[in-house]
Amino acid sequence: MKEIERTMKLLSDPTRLRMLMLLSKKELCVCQVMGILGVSQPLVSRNLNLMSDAGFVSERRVGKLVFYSLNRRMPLAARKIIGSLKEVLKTNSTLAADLESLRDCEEFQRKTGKCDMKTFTAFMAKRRRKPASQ
Amino acid sequence: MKEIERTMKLLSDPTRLRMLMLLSKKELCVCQVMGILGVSQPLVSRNLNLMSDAGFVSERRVGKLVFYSLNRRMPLAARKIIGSLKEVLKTNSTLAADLESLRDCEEFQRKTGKCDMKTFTAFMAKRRRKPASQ
DNA sequence: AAAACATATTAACGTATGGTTATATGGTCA
DNA sequence: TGACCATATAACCATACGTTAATATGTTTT
Repeated sequence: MKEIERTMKLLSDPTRLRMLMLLSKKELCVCQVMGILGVSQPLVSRNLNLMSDAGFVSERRVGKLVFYSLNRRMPLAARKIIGSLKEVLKTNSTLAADLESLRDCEEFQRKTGKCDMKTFTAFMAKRRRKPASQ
Repeated sequence: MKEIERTMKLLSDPTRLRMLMLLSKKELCVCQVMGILGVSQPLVSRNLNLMSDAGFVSERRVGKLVFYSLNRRMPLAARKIIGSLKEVLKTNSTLAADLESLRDCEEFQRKTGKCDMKTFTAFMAKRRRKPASQ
């Protein structure tokens, strides 16, 4: 009961939900997530660590970058509930916008070659102010 | 996003989860729920109202009793997530004990004929102190 | 009507939680 | 080595949440 409560609590936060849905598409590093969601670095780091402790995501260090992805050994309960959440959020507009930002992010990295946090977050912030082409 | 957050938050509380699982078995009045779960009346009432506002449960007044049951017009998101929760909690020991108490409750009512809160909660409290025949 | 009972509501309190700012850790490259 | 970059951790604040105790509402019964 305690375990399910923890799971549900972790899945009750929009920031964490958005991260999970992003990671279900693609492995991402902390700076990519903060750029895409437009939130602060400690917030991303802290929430990713919470989800890592719960076994939702797993981490992998590459140089100074730390990449997070959905944990393939995710607890069964979490797997099932996240599964229905994914269904439920299929048409969610916030998440659609996040996926759009994810594409922008990939394009940016293809052009510039690297994941430079400073210029990247600035680029994404600009994209956010001028809501691109939609 | 706001709506899903609300749904998940409501489903993050053990008391509410236990109530939902009980109601998924049988329509119950407030005093039955408090007897079965062994929690206070305002706690039951408040949490049932929260879930009623969210469309999880519906209420029906019969004299001075108010019966709650799963809302057949439950929002789709809630329906799906509660569905997986039900699966996940299938083997949960707390819930198993609650169902046992539910049976005790039904038996008690069959014998005494009515839903008298005072004697009922006393009866269930005793059942709880002396964990019946298991 | 009054009394008894079932439920709802309110206020109050302690605790947990999300978020920010500031700082520390750890890695890379000059 | 030192400067720089990415991530983690700590301290802190405001807000939200669960619970209880006290009280109110509404129903039935006498």
